[in-house]
Amino acid sequence: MELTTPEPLHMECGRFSSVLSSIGDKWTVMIVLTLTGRPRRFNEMKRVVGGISQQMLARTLRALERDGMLTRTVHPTVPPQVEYALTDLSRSLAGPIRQLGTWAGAHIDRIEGNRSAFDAARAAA
Amino acid sequence: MELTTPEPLHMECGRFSSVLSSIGDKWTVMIVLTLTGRPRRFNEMKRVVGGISQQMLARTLRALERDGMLTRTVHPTVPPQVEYALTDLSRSLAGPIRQLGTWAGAHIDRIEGNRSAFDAARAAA
DNA sequence: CGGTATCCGACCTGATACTG
DNA sequence: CAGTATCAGGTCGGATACCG
Repeated sequence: MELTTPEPLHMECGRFSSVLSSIGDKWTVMIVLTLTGRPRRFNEMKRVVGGISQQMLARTLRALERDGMLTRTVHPTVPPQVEYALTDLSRSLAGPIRQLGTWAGAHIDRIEGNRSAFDAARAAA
Repeated sequence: MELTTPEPLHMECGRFSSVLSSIGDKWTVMIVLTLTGRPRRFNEMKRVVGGISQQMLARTLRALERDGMLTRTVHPTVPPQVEYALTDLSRSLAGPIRQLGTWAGAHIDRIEGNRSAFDAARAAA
């Protein structure tokens, strides 16, 4: 047991993995970003996000709602209207997400270059 | 096209998705955390991480190496020794990751509570 | 020791069709 | 409009066996 790299880090990691995998999945961050500024309705989001299937949008929204990351408000009109909006919880995530986005923006070119170089080296071998 | 939520955000998101999904996958963050402080050898990491299969460790290490997030150094000894170490790139990611970890630590209890409440409500219905 | 190859089940994702 | 149901393909992740 190394005191310099204590085990608790890994235990935390285990607890946090569900949060990290949410952030890492294909649509979550994009959907949350789409809701910054103002609430959106289902098909409105489908159009704005672009490329997402109806099912994946429904699933992702349900998962976020379950986590308390957004609210689902049904307006009993005809045709039915359902609005999705961010919560305090998801808004508090904006800061860390932005940090990550900034990092990605600063390093994505390098990363893609690294990938190309790695693949080229492998192809040569 | 809304000027309040400009499209470029989504285009960035598309470019960054490969980075986000790396962070979100099951083992990447844990492996990177394991390497903070000092380099590690293959089976050493397998023991420390715990629960990871040999194949997934190899795959994840290869993906990280491809991105330039770690170096792979082979010492031509018998038996062979291979050391993995962080790079400047992966070390620069430590800050944003820590932010995210802090956020997760602060809110994980609430999130898990939300999930339980949501599931209970669904089960009742 | 440090991998790669193969197989397999589970899950993720999308397309399509259908419902209130 | 806002979903759910069903099916099909692909990917993820682990177990096992084998190689240098």
